[in-house]
Amino acid sequence: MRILIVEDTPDVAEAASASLGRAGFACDIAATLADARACIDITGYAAIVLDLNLPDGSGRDFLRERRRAGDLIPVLVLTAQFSVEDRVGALDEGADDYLVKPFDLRELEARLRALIRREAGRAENRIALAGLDFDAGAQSLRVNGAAVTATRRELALLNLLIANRGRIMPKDRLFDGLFGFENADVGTNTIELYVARLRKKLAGSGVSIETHRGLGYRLDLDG
Amino acid sequence: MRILIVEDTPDVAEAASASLGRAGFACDIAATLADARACIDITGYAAIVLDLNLPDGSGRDFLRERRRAGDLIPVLVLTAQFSVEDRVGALDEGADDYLVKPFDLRELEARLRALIRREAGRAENRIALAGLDFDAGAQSLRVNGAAVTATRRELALLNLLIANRGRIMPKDRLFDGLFGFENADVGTNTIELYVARLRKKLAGSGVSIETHRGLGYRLDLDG
DNA sequence: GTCAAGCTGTCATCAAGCTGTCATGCCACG
DNA sequence: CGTGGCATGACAGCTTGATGACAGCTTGAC
Repeated sequence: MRILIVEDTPDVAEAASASLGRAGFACDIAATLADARACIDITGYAAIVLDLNLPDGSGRDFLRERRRAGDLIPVLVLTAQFSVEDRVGALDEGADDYLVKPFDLRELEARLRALIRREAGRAENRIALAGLDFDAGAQSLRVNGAAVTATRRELALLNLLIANRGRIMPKDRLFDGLFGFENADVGTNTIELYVARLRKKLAGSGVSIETHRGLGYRLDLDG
Repeated sequence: MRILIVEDTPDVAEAASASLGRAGFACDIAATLADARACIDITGYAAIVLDLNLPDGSGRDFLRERRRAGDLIPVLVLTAQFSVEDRVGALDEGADDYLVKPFDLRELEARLRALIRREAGRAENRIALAGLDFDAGAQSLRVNGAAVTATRRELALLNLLIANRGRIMPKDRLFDGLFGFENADVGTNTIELYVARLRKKLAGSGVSIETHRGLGYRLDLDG
């Protein structure tokens, strides 16, 4: 799950990025609308966290622009405390949710998760597939009833694969989801490595990660 | 367990804060509705103690506002002795309990605990897990039948972990529950410290605090 | 008011285990 | 049967957590 944070205050952006990172999201930070556009052109995001006051324009314009272009990516807007006008306006222009600054990082995380969930058409954070039971909120994983420990990266990968289960995920998509730009120099072999590690932990669960040579990986039920 | 006290009389607010603090709650004080809103936006609370007469408006309006916004956080209202109208009105508007001023600090503590308990869906203050027997009301802890003394912070941490047992609790979440704003500059290493201290006291009880590197801590039965 | 006891949080140091690289071997597909 | 993509074990670096020691402060007793 890759998130774009459009926010020009470094402290806020980095705090959010760190918090969301810990929650298994890969975050990119854009300090201007121009940066944001560049990021969006380069890669896809599961959601955007958008501050309204930016050095090169209003986030509301950006939002309107994206919606006019037919982009339905979930957008969570950050507004100042007393600008009711901005809040309402942003919602009118297609924002999916807003958060008043200063905000609680956990709430940001929870709301983002809710947005992404809604977007994916799912009702729950918890998913059971055959012998696999994964709860994104508690970051807990069970295989055939037994708790299995997994690391942050493994959970992030599993999250991605589950969210797109049945579909073949290109390796670079997985890579984008696991690492933001700041880790862009990581070798692509890493994905293969984590797939291997995940497979070991999912062994016997009834779901497996299939390799599709030259195309990517797909998580699905066995058989 | 973090509590927000909305009260404009410093003496009362500080007495309550000190008393609840001794009971293991982390308290923040807001003297106005504006402050209260700001606090709520910044962090999450297990409950709110709300005075009705505030310099910038009525606590009842605030309460109505929160409920309209879909906020279900438990609210305990403080009312003057003879304003039956306020009392009933506040309950109608979604208050969960009220206390008539002047009130006994111990009663405040007990009622808050009851509210939080109800919210968590538990019927009892006392929880037994394997060889561990924890009573949040009496702040008493027994391990394999033997009384074990624990400090305020240790009990607060244990309380949080037990309330979320089986789930991985991120360190910053634990931090938020243990410290209010006035202690915001405490090093995060403190959580590790108290986890270590708690572990010593829980040794051999059948429950343990697992470390999940990069994710957080989880309290669960051994095995 | 004084004093002792013990709780608190900081620091420094050490240990653990996650992470990503590399090398090597395997397999599918042409 | 060759080649490129993938699998996987081993490893070193480094982030993260564990823990003992200590100083400051709170608390409660007298």
